[in-house]
Amino acid sequence: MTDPNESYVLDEQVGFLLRLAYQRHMALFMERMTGGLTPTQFSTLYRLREASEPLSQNALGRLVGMDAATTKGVVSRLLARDLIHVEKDGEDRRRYTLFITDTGCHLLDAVLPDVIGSSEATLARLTSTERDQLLQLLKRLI
Amino acid sequence: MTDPNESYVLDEQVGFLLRLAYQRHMALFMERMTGGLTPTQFSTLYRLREASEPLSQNALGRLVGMDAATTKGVVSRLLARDLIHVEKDGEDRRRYTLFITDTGCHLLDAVLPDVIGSSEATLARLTSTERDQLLQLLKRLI
DNA sequence: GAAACATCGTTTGTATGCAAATGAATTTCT
DNA sequence: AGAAATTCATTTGCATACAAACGATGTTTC
Repeated sequence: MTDPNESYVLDEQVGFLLRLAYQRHMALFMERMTGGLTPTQFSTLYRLREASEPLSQNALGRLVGMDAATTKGVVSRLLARDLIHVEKDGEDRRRYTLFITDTGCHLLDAVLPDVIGSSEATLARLTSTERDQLLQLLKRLI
Repeated sequence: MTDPNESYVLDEQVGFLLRLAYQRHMALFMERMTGGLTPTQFSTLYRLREASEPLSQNALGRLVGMDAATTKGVVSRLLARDLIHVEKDGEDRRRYTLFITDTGCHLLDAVLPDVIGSSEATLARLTSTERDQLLQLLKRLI
C-alpha cells in the first residue's frame, strides 16, 4: 500500500517542475542580457528576422507562441525602441506588416552571445547527451 | 561549414521550449480545473496543507518558488475565497501564520483528480520511461 | 448581393512574475 | 546597549500571459 499522504508529490509534477525550470532560465537570461531584451522580446525579434515572408503582427505572434493581446504589448515595446517598424498592408486594410530595422538587426547580433550563454548556463548541469534528450522530450510535449 | 544562418535555431533552445511546454501545460490544467484554481494557487494551497510546521506568508511562498510580491497576491486571492486563514504570530509581530481552512482542504481533495489529469495530459505523448527521464532532467535544471 | 463567418488589431480585466523601495520588527555584531 | 544587518510584509512599476469582448475588414455561402 502506498501512503495516501504521498500519492501526489508536488515536486514530481511536470507542471511544477516546468514552471521552476523556466523561472530559473529566465533569471539566467536576464542576468546575461546586455541589450535590455526579455526572452519573449528576443524570440519575437529573432523570428521576425528569420522569417522568409512578410509577417503581420498576429502572424508573428503565432510563430512565437503568443496570443494577440500579448503580441500587441511586445510589438509596442519593440516599436518604441525602433527595433522594428510597421507598414500598412495595401491588400488587407486590417493588417500591419512588420519589418526589423537595422538597429534591431544589430542588436540581435550584439546580444546573441548573451542568449547563447544563458542557454548554456541553464543546461550546465547536463551532459551533451542529456541536453539532446531534454530538448527532444520537451518538443514532444508541445 | 555550418550555415551561419542556422547556427542559432530558436526551436532548439531550452528557454523557448520550456516556455511553450509550460504554456501548454497551463492550458491543459485550466481546461480540466473545476475549482477555479490556477496552477500557482493550487501549488500554494497544496504546499500549505502538506507543511509539517506553521508557515509564514513568505516561507510558504519560498516553498512554491514565488517571491514575496507574487506571494502576496496569491495569498490574497486564497484568503478572499476562504481557502486559507491567517493568525498573527505571537512571537514575531511582523509575521502572519497561514493555515488551510476546511473549505480549502475539501477543495484540494475535490480538484486533485483534475490536477492529476492535467499532468497526465501534458505527458500523454511520452512513455513511462520517458516521463521519468524528463522529470529527472528538469529537476537537474533547478 | 446579402448573410454568416473568420480574421485583424485593440481594449479591459485578471493573474503570475521580477525589481526596487519602504517601514516595522527581529537578530547579529561589536 | 547600540549600531548594523536581516527579515517580514507591502507597495509600485513593469512585462508576460489568457479570456472575453469589440469594431473593422475579408471571405464564404447561399
